[in-house]
Amino acid sequence: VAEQLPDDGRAESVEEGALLTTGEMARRSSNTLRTVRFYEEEGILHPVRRTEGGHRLFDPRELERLTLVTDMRSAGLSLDEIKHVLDVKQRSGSASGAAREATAILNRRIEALRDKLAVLTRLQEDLTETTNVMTACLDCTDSAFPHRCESCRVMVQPSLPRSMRVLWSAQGCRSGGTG
Amino acid sequence: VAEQLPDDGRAESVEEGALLTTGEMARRSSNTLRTVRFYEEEGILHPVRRTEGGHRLFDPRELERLTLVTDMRSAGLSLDEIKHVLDVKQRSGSASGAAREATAILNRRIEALRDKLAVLTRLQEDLTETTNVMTACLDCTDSAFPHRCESCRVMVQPSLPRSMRVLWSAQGCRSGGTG
DNA sequence: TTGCTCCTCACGTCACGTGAGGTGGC
DNA sequence: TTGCTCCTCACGTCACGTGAGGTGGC
Repeated sequence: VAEQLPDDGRAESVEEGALLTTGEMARRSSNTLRTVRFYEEEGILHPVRRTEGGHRLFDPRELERLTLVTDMRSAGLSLDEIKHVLDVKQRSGSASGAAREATAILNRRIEALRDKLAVLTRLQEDLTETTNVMTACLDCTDSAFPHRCESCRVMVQPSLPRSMRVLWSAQGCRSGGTG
Repeated sequence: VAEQLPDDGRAESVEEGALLTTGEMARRSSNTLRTVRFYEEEGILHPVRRTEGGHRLFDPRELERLTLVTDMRSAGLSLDEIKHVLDVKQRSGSASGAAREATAILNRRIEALRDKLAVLTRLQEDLTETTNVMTACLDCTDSAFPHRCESCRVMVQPSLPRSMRVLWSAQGCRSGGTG
């Protein structure tokens, strides 16, 4: 098990109390302490300062940055790609240039996201359809199981979902023997 | 660059020609040769046989298995989780038991997929909204750029998308100096 | 003072990537 | 025979995970 995070609970004072610890950053973004530290090492996050004891303190706006990074990671972007996106404004000399480049990058990312969403939606539908079809197997006592399911009326249907074909075919129960 | 894959093109004969090479498996599933080999080492894919020269030959049904694995990986499942799913039928003693366990596992996966789809959809919308808002910056020549964008009327709007706030704030252009 | 939180190394892991160097097969 | 495809090591990489051992701070 990883280092534990406590649960939340206490108001903050106005000036310094508004700063977030590594643990608060981690908890509020559903990341681990290690990930927050790693992102700092990588130059993605920047604490405003450290306490005397070396504890990082972050501006609340870094939390918003962290949640964006987290979602982009979940969408499959590498940290280098994310750094590139986060650095557009810095790199560009003019507002219009920065806006143009940012828009171009984001549009490519939106396209990739659209494709990924399509794949995952199809997978979700495929798995759901398999659970539906599989209800017909819940009371099965046929001795065809597990080796001859493929000739069963349930499996002979046209347009069986892919995950049903893969999970329930004879390949779904390899002999594993040595011969 | 990785090992190159040629493009497709030639019909197969009936018996042996119906078998797929590693390259065909890779190309038709948008994976690399290395990934197909790796999945075989991991026991996820099984060639029907090897040629005398050691070339793997796969049953076309292994391609369907591979595409399912590929989509599940894209959905964020680990190879161990995928092996677990693929092995349900094998593990279970009865058809009803296998169907029950498979349904339970798939339902958990469908739930996780639903959550992931929600996150990615929100991200897509957020990025899209940022490209919309950013059109207002395409002709900007204001000297507020890049350090005081936050007081610009474009940035002062309520309900600015998160990615706009993160990319266009003053944090979006760190000094990076040594002092 | 006790506990819980945070710290820094530093090695481990997962899922492949990336050559090097060699052979297969139409 | 030429080229393109596939092969096996084997080390590298990315994004962290996982302790070990120690300190901070209310």
